[in-house]
Amino acid sequence: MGHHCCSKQKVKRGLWSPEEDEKLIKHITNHGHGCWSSVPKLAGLQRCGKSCRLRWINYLRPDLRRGSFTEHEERTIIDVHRILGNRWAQIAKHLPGRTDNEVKNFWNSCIKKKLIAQGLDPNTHNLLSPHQIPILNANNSKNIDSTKPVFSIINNTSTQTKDAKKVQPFRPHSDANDLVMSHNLYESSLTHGSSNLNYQDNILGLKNDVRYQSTIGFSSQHLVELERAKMPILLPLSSSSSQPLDFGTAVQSWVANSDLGAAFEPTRRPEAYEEMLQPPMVGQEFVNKGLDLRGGGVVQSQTNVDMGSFDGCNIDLEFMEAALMPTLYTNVGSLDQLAWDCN
DNA sequence: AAGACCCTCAACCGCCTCTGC
DNA sequence: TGCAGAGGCGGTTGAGGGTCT
Repeated sequence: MGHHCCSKQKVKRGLWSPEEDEKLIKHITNHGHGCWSSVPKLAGLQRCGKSCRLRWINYLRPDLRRGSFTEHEERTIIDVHRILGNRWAQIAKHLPGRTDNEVKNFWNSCIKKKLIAQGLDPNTHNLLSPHQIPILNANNSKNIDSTKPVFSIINNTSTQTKDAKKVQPFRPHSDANDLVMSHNLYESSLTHGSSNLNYQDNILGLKNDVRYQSTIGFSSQHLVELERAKMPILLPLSSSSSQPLDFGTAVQSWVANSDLGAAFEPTRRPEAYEEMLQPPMVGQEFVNKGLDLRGGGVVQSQTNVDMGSFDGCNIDLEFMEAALMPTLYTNVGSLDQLAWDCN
């Protein structure tokens, strides 16, 4: 059944012929794609608009980078996936010339297996427990239904995988307000079998709250350790704007020293990254730029989430997420232990 | 040589969000 | 406010080529 955008038309499906490619390239080169649903008609193709869009984005676009993934790209995918999960489009933004589809395929056909072979859960990037390893290895044999997704095998049921996709609303704990939690708590949560899968989804829920609902309320003198950096740096974060420049400098240093730097460099608003490294704006300058000054960190309205700010340093929000998520992931064992000020 | 099996990846499906009316 | 269309995305499929037995 065709998509609603082309359900009334007789559309061709399957692989694209060179002639079709040529028509599509010619049309888009001369006229741009405009509204995709009108492209097939204008380009003289018996295809669905979505199919044209996909073909162009994933295969015909001139800025695509073809060929095998480099070691650095592979490392980048793993590192960003560790933070963002299966958000292929977001991951692909960190790899110029690569598409979400390409990254996804590479992950499923190559990286996932490598991680499992290394004893790592490809979903959580944590060590697999001993009882999971033989199950996953057995999955490579014909004795196991190989059509089952790896993660459903990890969790024994496929319904769990489906449920895990639902992002639960984040509910902050009212007690502590520390971002940096004892690693013991984290380890304790592992010992007591808290679900990393659910945890990661809750982090995504948290992220949604960051983006759309809340103001980040770090209390003063918190240290955020960017533990993914090769040379971990302790960043002094303060809601009193006492050391904003140090923050920018520290981030700059972190980026310079980290092989993750390129991966986390903001792609949508490169200028935000530059702004982040500049001396802080203060007072009226924030207001002039339409920023909200509540709390220690600031997130703009729902319709403009590209940029947040932190103690006077403007930060691309994705960069901030990228910087903070590993810390949360490493140091916070469960949502009960995570303090978050949503007011 | 041939069939079975495996792997890759282009393409599709269905769902979600956004936007305009 | 609700609806419909368009675009975007992640999960999945299946064709086709490669490898194994």
